[in-house]
Amino acid sequence: MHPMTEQAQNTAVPAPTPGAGGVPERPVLEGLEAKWSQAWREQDTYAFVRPASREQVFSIDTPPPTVSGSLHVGHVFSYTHTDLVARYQRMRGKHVFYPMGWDDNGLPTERRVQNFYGVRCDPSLPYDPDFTPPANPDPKRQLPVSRRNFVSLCHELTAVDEQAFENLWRTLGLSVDWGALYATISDESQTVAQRAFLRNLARGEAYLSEAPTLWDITFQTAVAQAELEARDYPGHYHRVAFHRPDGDTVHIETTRPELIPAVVALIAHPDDERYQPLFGTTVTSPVFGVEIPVLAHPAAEPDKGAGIAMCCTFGDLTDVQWWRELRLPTRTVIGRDGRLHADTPEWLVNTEPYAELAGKTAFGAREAMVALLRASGDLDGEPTPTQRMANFYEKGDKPLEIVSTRQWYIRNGGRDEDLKQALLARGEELVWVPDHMRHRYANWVNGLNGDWLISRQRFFGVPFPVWYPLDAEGEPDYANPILASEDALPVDPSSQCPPGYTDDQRGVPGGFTGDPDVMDTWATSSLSPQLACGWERDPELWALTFPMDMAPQAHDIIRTWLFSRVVRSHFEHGTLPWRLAAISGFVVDPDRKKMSKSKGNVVVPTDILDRFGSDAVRWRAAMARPGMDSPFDETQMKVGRRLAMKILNASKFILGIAADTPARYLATEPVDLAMLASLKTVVEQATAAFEAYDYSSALEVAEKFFWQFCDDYLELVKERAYGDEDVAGSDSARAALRDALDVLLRLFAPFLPFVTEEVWSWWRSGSVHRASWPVASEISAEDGDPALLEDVAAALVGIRGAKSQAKVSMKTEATRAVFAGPEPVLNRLFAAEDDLRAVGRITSPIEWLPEAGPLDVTIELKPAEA
RNA sequence: GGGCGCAUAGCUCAGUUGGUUAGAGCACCUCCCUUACAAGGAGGGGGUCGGGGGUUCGAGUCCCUCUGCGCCCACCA
Repeated sequence: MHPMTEQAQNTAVPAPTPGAGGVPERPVLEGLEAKWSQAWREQDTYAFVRPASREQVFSIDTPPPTVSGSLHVGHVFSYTHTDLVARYQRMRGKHVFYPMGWDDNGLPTERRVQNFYGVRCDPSLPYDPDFTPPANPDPKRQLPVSRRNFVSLCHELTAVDEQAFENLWRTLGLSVDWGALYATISDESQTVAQRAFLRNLARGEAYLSEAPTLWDITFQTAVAQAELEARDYPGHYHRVAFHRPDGDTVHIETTRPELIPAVVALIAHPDDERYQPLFGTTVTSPVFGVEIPVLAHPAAEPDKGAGIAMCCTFGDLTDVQWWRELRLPTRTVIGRDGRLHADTPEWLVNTEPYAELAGKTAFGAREAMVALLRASGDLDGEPTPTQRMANFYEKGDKPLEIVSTRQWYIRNGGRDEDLKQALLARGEELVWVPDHMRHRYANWVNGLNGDWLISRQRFFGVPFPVWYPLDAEGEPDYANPILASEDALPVDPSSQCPPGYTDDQRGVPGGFTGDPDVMDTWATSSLSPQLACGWERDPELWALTFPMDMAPQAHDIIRTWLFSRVVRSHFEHGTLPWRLAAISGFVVDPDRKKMSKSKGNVVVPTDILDRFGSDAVRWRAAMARPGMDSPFDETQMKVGRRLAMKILNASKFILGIAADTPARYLATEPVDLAMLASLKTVVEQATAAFEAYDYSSALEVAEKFFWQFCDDYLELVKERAYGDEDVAGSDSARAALRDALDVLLRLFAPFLPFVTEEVWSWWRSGSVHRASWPVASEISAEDGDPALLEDVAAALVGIRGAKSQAKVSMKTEATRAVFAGPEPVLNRLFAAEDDLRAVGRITSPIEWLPEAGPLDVTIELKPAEA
């Protein structure tokens, strides 16, 4: 029948021969990922072809994954969600701009390089062109290397990581246009990041400021509010005496006695009667004897600790507030390395005790300070243990300190009500899927307490395109930075010299110095639409793709990536960067806890892709509706796999009898028309669901139809479809099967790209993923009545139920069948009598008994042969 | 403490604007090795829709309230 069926019989696993066609004898899912991902790569199936106008484009701001991190199932799910929409839009005829980016710059990469190669960056070292990393890296004793060597190792390792990521995405079947790949550390990205920064600076949206900054002592860099993580942190309350001039004492409670040398005031609430008499007086600090004022401020909480707080510069963010609002002096004792200054602070009255603290870590200094307090009798009672929350850098493991440093900021509404309102309005303007996610955005923007700190004291990142003139003393003039010109970008101010200067003026009085910092990785990834869409690089592409259509991401990065892109685009283009934000939920562990490396409950995606196949995993991902967290459950993966398998087998069966049915044959029998009419509705529903980004419902409706199609319709028409050609009933069945399969494959294509492509290749040319999404009008089902199929299904349940009840095989003959029910139902069933008799092995004509009530089927079974 | 979400069968979830006996898949039980499929097929059991109030002829669906869970934010005295 099929000239091509024979070739596949020779091999157990069909050879990967994309496009060769033919129905294999025993189709399998194994190997489809490798076969088709390679074919799509070779044929560039998902390449973005530039159309004439913006309306023909659907552009996606794909989240650039951090390549130095590891992917988990949550990523696999959310990237699949994006791909479902991309494939749907592509089949709808849109030119889908679906880039991928690698977020490879920044601290995560540095950390990985340090651990992987056992090195650390020491910018003071000269470049060593012959450097090779240690063969047996010892992460405990990291080898110092020059900045240039370090950066080159970063590039080396990210290249390896990126290949692994690409392989995973290809195996998963993401229909990314790999030609539109970008990396956040590339020269191109650096140019964009520097250009955007210079424009922000020129418009006053970026500025340099010396201010108290949240500081990670491990990585020795400033961090931004968005990177904070509050964690439980154990400590002790110490009840400590301050001394009044008359000899009385005032007790405060502190968890950080090591900051006593940095104390600048005691502060209580203005309404706190206990302390009101003290306001305006002074006390002296224990041990060091420094005289400080007692002040009132509403931020002091009467029921916290002793109700009166020791304000230091700086112990926490409240200290910063007090320092700013009460104009307190700055007395810093903790350095950028987290240790107390080696030099004795000049404001101390009693200086010798400080020697016990000098150079110690906060922890060591705390112990020493407690000893000093004990000795002086200023510690009241014993320290009592407490559990409190402390701010950590999300990637760090020591509590953040607050130190005063000079940093670059971009305004984000945190200190400017008008801008805040404008950015809140952008959030309102954006379409959110699901809608309630807009609250997270508003919540975050409303809670901002400062501008966005973008500079990091690190190495692998985009440098600031800025130099500073040095005065006669060799001190930088920060107020008058020398800016790179846009046409010179990207620049590296640490190796290149500014316009109008020469190299030998670097670092000498009257010369210049380069800004040593790099931008935080979010400062670059906040420009992902600009990076991907060719801002100022490819005006044609830009016009076709920006503002983008969809921004997919998980809900955890609304406050970071989503918000920062809105800020950048608002400033640069006066518009939202995209029309719609699609938010995915998390895959949580079976106990509904967030998966995280530290909890050890992370599921490795390659493992489940291997075991269940990409289509099965994608199926499971598609069942997770937008924004909904879903618990990881392996048994669900099997269901997806079963569907993929069923498609393979049902298709094989259908094509075995209907592949060559000439196009001129159309469905004519009522049962066939009923099935097609029902399919028409399915197409309409699936399309409507996809238009609302409700891919889960689109899948559900298609899948529900498909199982019924297999269980009932396929069984029903089997006999008839085997019939001779040019017999009306047979031709009708074959035409209906052919048309249904054609539509079904396209309905499933976004979800199960591998198995649908495989089947498509058996009998159609080209890729199913470039085929058009089915529309109701293409299905000819004139006068088809879906109710007919529903009645038939009910009749089948009756017939099968009787046999099942009798515990006999389904192929047991029935010698008599009585169908009782309302006349309209019987009339519809009458139209399918032959098919019903065939599937039910009913040997005599059906007897029809009109009566009220639901359909009732009674059959008499042929007694089993003895 | 603030915001948001969730609570329906043992598990994962659907239940459109309130409308007859509340659905699906998995799991479970029984049967069938049926010519596309035994990693299958057929049939079946199983729910006082988190608790309590209220609106209504009628509430899983609307309102109030309580409880539990999750996520985000705040919380270093």
